[in-house]
Amino acid sequence: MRKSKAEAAETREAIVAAAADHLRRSGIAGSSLADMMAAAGLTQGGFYRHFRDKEQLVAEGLSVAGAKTIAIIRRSIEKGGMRAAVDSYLSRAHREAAIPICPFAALGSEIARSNDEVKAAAGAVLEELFVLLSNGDSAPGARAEAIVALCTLVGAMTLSRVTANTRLSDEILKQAKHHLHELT
Amino acid sequence: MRKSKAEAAETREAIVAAAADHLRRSGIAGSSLADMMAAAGLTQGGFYRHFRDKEQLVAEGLSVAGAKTIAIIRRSIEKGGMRAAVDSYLSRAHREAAIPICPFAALGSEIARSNDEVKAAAGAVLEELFVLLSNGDSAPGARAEAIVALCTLVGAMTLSRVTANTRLSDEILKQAKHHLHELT
DNA sequence: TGTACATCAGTGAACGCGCGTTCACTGATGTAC
DNA sequence: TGTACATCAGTGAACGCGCGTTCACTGATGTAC
Repeated sequence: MRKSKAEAAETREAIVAAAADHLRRSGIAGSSLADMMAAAGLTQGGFYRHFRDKEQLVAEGLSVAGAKTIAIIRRSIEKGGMRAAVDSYLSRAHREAAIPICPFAALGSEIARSNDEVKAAAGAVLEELFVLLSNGDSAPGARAEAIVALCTLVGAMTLSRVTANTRLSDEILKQAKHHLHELT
Repeated sequence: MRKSKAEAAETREAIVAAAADHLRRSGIAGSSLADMMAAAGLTQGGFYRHFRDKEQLVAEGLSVAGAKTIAIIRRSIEKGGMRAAVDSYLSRAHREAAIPICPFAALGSEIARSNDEVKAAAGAVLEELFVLLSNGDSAPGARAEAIVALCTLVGAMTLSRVTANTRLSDEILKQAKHHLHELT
């Protein structure tokens, strides 16, 4: 049953990709190794050929999820500028998505309670997001605006998901969108 | 061993109070019934004399935690206005607190994945917070500002906790504080 | 290049553990007369 | 008001279950000669 090195590397990537999705859908505590391995088409026994423990997979899954998110937001900015990116992030589609685009809206409070390995992965994603949102402008003002904008985006999506299916939920999205449009 | 009705009511309140703290410290998945009952000085077996299931306790614990938060913020506003409330919410003390003041920063993404009972309790707290932050002013503009401000507060505290112990974490608090001070 | 052997990716079952929930039991409280 | 009995708050042990992790095993891959 041994697989070639190339195949093993592909398997590893498939597990991380499955984790990136599963984590955003079900959270860290809600994502069992057996579930994530099954989502990658494997059985749980092989997990430890690739990872030290669950937290290593969570950290790597977060990095991959973050990279996906960054790519999506970048494309959105290229097409329609910051306004389009804000509209897409704060859309009802994002709020209702089984797999939210943004790992911070999906997992934020769980990451905060995780170990340093997981937090470091999340921190690296955040830093990239700030650079992306300041549009490559390294002036302190641009960076400050990017940081505040992401706080508002993540907070709005989190609170909108907390109140899903209520009038308040739509109101939160609407006001946050309006506010962020005015800033830029 | 039977207790009087009054004693039983006190016991129930003690369990909910213990849950309000435990949930903010360890999250929903990380708070076992046995732990929360022990924190209230009881054994787990008696739990079902007071609650239908874990989710009912989570919902009630959230309501109580939210009421505490609201009281703290209200006092802060009375003493030093919105500026003092923002400074206190976005302080390092709040970020490092074992029991964060704010249940949304501590539990936001877990609440979003919970059932309607839990979400409804969280929604009621949110609505009260919006009223408090708009300072009783029912003009649409005041409410809109309150909503956006809370999104920024919750997002900033969540992201600051995600990156705890890094320069970025302090930077997030600082920029969000600066931004919110300018708005008012 | 061919052969013999070591390696190891992946399987499937098992491990101990903690979870939410249930239950028999105790004995003080509440109630009916 | 006093007595007899039903109720039920709380205990402590048990339940089945799913979790992260370990392990013996299989057989194709990789390697040494």
